[in-house]
Amino acid sequence: MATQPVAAGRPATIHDIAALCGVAASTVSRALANPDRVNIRTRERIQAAAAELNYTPNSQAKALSSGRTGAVGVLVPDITNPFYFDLIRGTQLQLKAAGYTQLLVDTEESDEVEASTLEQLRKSADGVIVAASRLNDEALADAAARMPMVTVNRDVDGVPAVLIDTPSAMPQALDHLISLGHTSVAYVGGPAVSQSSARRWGALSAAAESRGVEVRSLGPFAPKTQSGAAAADAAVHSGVTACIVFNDLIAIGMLQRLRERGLRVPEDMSIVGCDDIFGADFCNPPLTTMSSPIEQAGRVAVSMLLAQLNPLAGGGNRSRSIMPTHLTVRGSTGAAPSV
Amino acid sequence: MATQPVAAGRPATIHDIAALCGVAASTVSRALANPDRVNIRTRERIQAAAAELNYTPNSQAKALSSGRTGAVGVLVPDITNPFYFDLIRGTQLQLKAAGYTQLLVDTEESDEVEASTLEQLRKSADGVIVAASRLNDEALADAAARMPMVTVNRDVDGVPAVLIDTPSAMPQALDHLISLGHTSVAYVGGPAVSQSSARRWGALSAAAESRGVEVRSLGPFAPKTQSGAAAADAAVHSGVTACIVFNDLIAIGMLQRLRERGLRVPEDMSIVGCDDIFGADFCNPPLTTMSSPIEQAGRVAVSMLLAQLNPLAGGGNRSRSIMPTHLTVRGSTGAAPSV
DNA sequence: ACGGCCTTGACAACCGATTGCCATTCTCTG
DNA sequence: CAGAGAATGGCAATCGGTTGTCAAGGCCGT
Repeated sequence: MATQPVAAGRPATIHDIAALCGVAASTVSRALANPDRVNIRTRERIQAAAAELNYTPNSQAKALSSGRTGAVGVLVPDITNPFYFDLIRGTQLQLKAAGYTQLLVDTEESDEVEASTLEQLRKSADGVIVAASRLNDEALADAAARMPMVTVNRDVDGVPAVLIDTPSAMPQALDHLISLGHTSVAYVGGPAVSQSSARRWGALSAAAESRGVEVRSLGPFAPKTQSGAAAADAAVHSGVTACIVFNDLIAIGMLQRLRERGLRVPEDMSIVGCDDIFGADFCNPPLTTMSSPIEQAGRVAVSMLLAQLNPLAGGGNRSRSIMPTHLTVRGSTGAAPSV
Repeated sequence: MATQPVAAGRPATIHDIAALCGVAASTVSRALANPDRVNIRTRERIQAAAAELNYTPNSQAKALSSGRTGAVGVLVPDITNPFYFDLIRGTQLQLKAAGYTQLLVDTEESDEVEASTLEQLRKSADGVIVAASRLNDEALADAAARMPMVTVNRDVDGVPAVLIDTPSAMPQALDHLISLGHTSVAYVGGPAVSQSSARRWGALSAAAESRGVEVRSLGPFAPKTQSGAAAADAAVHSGVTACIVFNDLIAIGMLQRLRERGLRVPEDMSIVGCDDIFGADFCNPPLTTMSSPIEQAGRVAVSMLLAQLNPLAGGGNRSRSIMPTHLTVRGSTGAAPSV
């Protein structure tokens, strides 16, 4: 067979290379994937031909025959929540570095969308990273049994997880408020199905008890700035002088609402957020909040998932990874009103 | 052949269904994809079996044999830039509604990453949506010739595009500043390779000329809040009393820097941003900026792409779509210093 | 110089669908 | 009732790779 002209239209396949080199397609496959199995001279000829034909493997075909897709699903409840930006960027960078493709899906805060997405991904992805799952424990454990999974901010038995350790910073935040003279504090809760919110509230109420401070729980509120208005009104009505808020989105919304109502922050009310999202540093006043390395959390989640996928490649696979959190004090907290 | 037990482990295939119904696999394929070609009784038996086995087609296999992948790539220069959040959400929603999967890629503001991603996507996606491309016209037109493409905020001959019409709001912004008494204005430019920035500057300088106002150009600056510091310093040094800034990210960074330097906004300097991103309404002071329906732009881009993919399904496929823009006045603009 | 082991590379089955082509059956018409 | 034509469904090739199996050949030691 003579040298095939480079078909201008369609990308080259291993068959083109095989024809060009006068070997079988399978030899080409091996030469490229498993170089030791092929004579060095043949291999070099093949590699040269591949380069010449500008060959790139067809990922669909590869996926079909090998069972591995080279894709990882990343599920977040709401793409427009800035908290997930950094997470997504972390997963994206790490996945790309490992040669994987990221399939990003917004589950719209819905457990049904999440479940159906997981079912679909089961065939089209090698694994998934699920952030802030809205699924119940059973459904989540079930899904994790069917395909490699790492959760973020969700702790279920048997499912590897990356946890942003905001709860452990709760006592710190409370002490900060106490030192400013606050004795009446509210926790502004997130979605009822959010395990993060429950964990944060648990840590806060425990800390409050050991310090003899009254902390009440408000909510639930949707994690959006718009919810901040209702949250602010509830906080004012409850008579507290400081709030620790489920996340910065709600906290920023509260800031706006309090300003509208003519209340000053922090003179009349102190606000502490969680997550230190984009915007927390330039809102008015800048938000005191709990910071943690979110992008790194994304990278760690990917590493844990890849460790599951390639059990060989070193690294004992931890089943949980905790990201440290600390309080970042800015302008939204101050001395309690002297009344 | 007896009824096969539902293999608990592995998802069902058309062969399982075929065996269960006693027909050939191809008949199953037809019954599901092209119902008219199959007798209604057979079809119903097959559909029932499919439902019972909880069958979902393997997208890899489907892609391989049909050539269509059911995926669309979405390329953005920087995932963490809030401007793209809404765009991404728009594309995601519309793609999902049409049964497509979104492949989101962050090209890291790099033309090389963009080019290689495009080449890779050529095999694994049916089309791409490229936002704020960093590629030169030739390379982009070339890529568009190889696969269906829609650009956002990038106008190249022969490539369908969605344009956010910020330039047309430039005169409005300038008039707003003029009415406040400003006579010396700077345009704070974005990346040199950004066509958006060039178009905005062009519109602004034209408007300035027709109004007899002096407008100078500063920059280029990277589209990040951190660049705002340098931009602010340059603006102060140039002696202008108002800035129209390439985007809100830089504008917000400028706000922070000006505050650090003890300059008041808008008393000492007025700032106008572009895009009305998340945060523009709650920064300090709230940012006067050019707003437009970004999420809708994403949806429109998807519609235009799908029109290319399925030429049949009605709708003359426009090659350009312009999204309206208007000035949103907030607190960052005010009367020129009386000096 | 011969037997056995290891290396090398070809063949072919397979992954799960799609689709062109053909054979059979059914229906309608003349 | 025969024949034309449509409806129906099966066979097998195909997409682009991966991978198990095996034959041929080279090298070694004895």
